[in-house]
Amino acid sequence: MAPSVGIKDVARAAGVSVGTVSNVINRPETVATETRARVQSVIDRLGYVRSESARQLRAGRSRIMGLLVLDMGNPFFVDVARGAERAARAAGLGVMVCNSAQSPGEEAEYLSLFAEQRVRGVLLTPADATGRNIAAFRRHGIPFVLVDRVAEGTTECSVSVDDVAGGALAVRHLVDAGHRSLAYVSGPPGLNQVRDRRTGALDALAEAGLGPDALRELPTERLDVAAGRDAGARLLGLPDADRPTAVFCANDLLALGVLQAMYAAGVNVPDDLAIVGYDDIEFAAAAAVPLTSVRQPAVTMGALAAELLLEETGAQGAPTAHEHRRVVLQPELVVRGSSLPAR
Amino acid sequence: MAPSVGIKDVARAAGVSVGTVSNVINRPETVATETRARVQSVIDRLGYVRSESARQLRAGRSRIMGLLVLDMGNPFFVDVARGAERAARAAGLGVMVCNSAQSPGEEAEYLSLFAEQRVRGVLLTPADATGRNIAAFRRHGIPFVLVDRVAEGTTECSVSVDDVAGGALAVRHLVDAGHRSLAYVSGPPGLNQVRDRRTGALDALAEAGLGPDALRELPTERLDVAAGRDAGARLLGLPDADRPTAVFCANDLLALGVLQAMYAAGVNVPDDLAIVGYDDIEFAAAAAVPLTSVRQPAVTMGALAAELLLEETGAQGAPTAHEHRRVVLQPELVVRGSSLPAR
DNA sequence: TTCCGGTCCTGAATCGATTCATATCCGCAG
DNA sequence: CTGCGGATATGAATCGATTCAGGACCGGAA
Repeated sequence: MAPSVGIKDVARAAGVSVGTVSNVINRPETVATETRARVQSVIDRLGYVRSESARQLRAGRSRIMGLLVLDMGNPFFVDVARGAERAARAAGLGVMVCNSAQSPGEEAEYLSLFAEQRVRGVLLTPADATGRNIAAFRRHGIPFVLVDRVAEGTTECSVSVDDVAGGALAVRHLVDAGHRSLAYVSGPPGLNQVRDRRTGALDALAEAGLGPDALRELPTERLDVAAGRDAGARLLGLPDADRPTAVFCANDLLALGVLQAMYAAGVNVPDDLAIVGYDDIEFAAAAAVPLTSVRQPAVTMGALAAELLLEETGAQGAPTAHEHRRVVLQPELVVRGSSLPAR
Repeated sequence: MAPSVGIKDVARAAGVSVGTVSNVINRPETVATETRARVQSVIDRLGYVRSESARQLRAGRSRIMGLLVLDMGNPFFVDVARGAERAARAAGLGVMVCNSAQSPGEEAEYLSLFAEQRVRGVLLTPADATGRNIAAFRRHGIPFVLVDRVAEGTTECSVSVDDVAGGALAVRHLVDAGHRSLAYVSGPPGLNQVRDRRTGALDALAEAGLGPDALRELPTERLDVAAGRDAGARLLGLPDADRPTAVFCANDLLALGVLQAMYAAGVNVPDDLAIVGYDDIEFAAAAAVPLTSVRQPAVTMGALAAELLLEETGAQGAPTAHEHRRVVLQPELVVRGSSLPAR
């Protein structure tokens, strides 16, 4: 347990004032070469590390950015984090990644943790549909950017992907392949993404002259693999005549679950059932029947969100003029084996 | 931009001293009921949030624990993080998760970030085989616990899984199923885990009277799905007579890659090639040919490591007597479709 | 009345780095 | 010789919360 060495210890050992040591660290050009070298060598010898808390206390704000995601078990969010981290570090900031696990309670806790840390800003994928947490957080005056969700009004920035377009892409592809009876494994109703993707799906059906009856909706409790298996079982339980020939899943985890259920039951994918997922996580391509999926530019989203935040808080210190923006990215369909038209 | 309200503002507005406000927050029982209520209501009204940096500065250490992992894209580490976070939060600490991406350079950067933050302690899966980063970090006197790696000597705690036993489990299973010609997709040579698992594999072969020749080693650059696909392609390139009937992969990502390559080439798993992975990540069970895998108790490891750290730093403040420990957990074989004995 | 033991509250010192007004020194121009 | 600008270095004030020695007040006992 090294008795932590502070700037004063360095100053004393180098025979200079604390101000000079500080200058060596932060504005080396203002210090005479010789002095600088001497101080630097003392710093190295003593193993001095400056205290972020003291620094922050003086500066009034920290050099970390908070990132609060819905589910760290979902590779999609891992990619978002990767993108955000890259952008933040380019600006010399660290990222503190937290997982609300879709629970408004956890979300609230982490937001106040961020507030206590006087975090520079927050990237947030909201878990609380009521927006109460967000409203409470706004009071702190800490800027934030919504990720994977469109901001209402112009109160803050957001980066999202056009979910309606994504849903349409998926279903148009299936309809083009000849499918007329589809299912939508949707996840928890009430999530915006889930709703928008359905809207897009229905649009695509309408284009083809099909009504909403062509899309059987299968909601699930959660957005994970187990829920997908469950939905697969429900599909298998349908009488043959009634069973859809294609499924669109609100996310790849669900799709993988459905795929697994089909495999276990000996149903051929894609011949007996075509499957399209959403997100295009790495494991989608790696599944033994590679999954057709709607790709979201997750890394880009994270990076873009971080950059918007940096723009707002002023990367270098002085906040620049900033107008809140809502960036909407376009998804892209990646066709793989799970939906290739039956020969 | 709310002009940040401090404890002094609260004190003034409530007509008490700063000391009293601090007491209301930290030792409510020492404040008269009426005063406490008044102060509390002012706190709520002004939206006061205490500044962690000031708090830390005074306390000398922060309430955060650092966690530095090798690859956030690997669900195994996501589980470790989950476990660590649970344990840390039970003790009122936050966790700052960082990703060294197996780069010693990044590792060094994050370690000094942790040092600057005066983090309470660090959980570390080392990326730098030379141990230079660790040696440098030790100077700061910040306690740390090695995760997924055995500490040498008794300089610190570690939590790991018996990789030799794990390798033996996997290969014994394959030998029992009648396989006599195996391959080991090993990842980057030089990683301890990779070596230990091979040792175990050879042990199991020896038990069955087979020599090292029965295990063809296929090293790869990285430990991810793409590397696995690559190794799969190399396997497929072998002349039929020479081709192993079973593969053991150093991790599930590799195994999924191999599986995918086999699927693409029309090779039947497990009849033509049995596959066993390592880690038992969620996607292993979700693969269309569910993957036999050696399960590591990832969540437990994370939680245990965090608890060891808390014990060492003294959860409540006063560091308790602490003896460094090396905990070694046992892996467990989970048999699934990818290795079920051919009929 | 005086003194005592509580209860409740005050206010100054403290943590470590940054910042800035001020001091010192040197060389050179006037 | 004086004065001035530039280059360096100093050290006190500051950030916000915590802590603790001590003060104010009250009721009851002697």
